[in-house]
Amino acid sequence: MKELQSEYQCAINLVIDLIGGKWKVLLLWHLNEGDKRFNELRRTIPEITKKMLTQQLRELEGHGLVKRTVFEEVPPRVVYSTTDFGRKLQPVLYGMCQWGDDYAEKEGIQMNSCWTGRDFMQK
Amino acid sequence: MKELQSEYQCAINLVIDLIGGKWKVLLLWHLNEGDKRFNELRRTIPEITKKMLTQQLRELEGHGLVKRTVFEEVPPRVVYSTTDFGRKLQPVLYGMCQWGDDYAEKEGIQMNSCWTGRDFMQK
DNA sequence: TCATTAGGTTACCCTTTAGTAACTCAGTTA
DNA sequence: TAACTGAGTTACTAAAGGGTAACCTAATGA
Repeated sequence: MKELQSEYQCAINLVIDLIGGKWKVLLLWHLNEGDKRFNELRRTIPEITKKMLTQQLRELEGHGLVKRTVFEEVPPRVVYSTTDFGRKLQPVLYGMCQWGDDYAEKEGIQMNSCWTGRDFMQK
Repeated sequence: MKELQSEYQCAINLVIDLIGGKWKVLLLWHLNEGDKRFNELRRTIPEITKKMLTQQLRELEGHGLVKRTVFEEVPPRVVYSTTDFGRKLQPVLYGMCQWGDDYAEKEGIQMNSCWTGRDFMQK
């Protein structure tokens, strides 16, 4: 699992270590909509592989942003949810989204977003 | 130079492509304090190598977040500054910093920050 | 007896990112 | 004539990140 540094020059680099990479913000996004099972997430994000899904969820869990609940059944049932601290990141994600959307619009980049800053503004 | 994707699932992934990596937010941070020359940045961030500094500045420039001004002199003089659009990112960086600082405090991670969210709150 | 289920793990490989060290350019100073 | 200046470039190497395909578990249903 990805280890955080023991010291950072800038808090933003810590944030990037926590939520950077190809899948984490997407996972946090979908988990903020509500708790989800492993294969539910796979269906929601069909491009992610099992390996990456477990790996990224385990890191989010290890860093305290996501909670993993195992029900001892066969076949197994595992439910993922965001922690309180993970949920505190939402406004930050909104801010990033809005700026990113402005950039995308300015540069003509297509946004097939599950969610955009613009959506948020309208709510 | 790092090419952006032509399409993103989530604006946040675009933002991470724009400011992710080891050096960019640090560079944006220092350039927001005021325009700086190449070797001035090297002195401000002694750990960065020339190669990474040019590379990262060139990407920030290519993505329209930083402006590069060359004065045709010998020895050369090159001044870097943030663009208007780059400056619009500041509040987002603040938000990220504050959340990152909370995380660092909670987890006992040391912050040798040029700047922290806490500083901002006191201003 | 065999396949199916959910939620993984493992070995292997390729690509991207970051770092090192040497080299360049043209004019100024010693 | 040689060294120094600022702002780089280049070739090479090491490390991190991401992807593929095969395998595992224990109970259930056909």
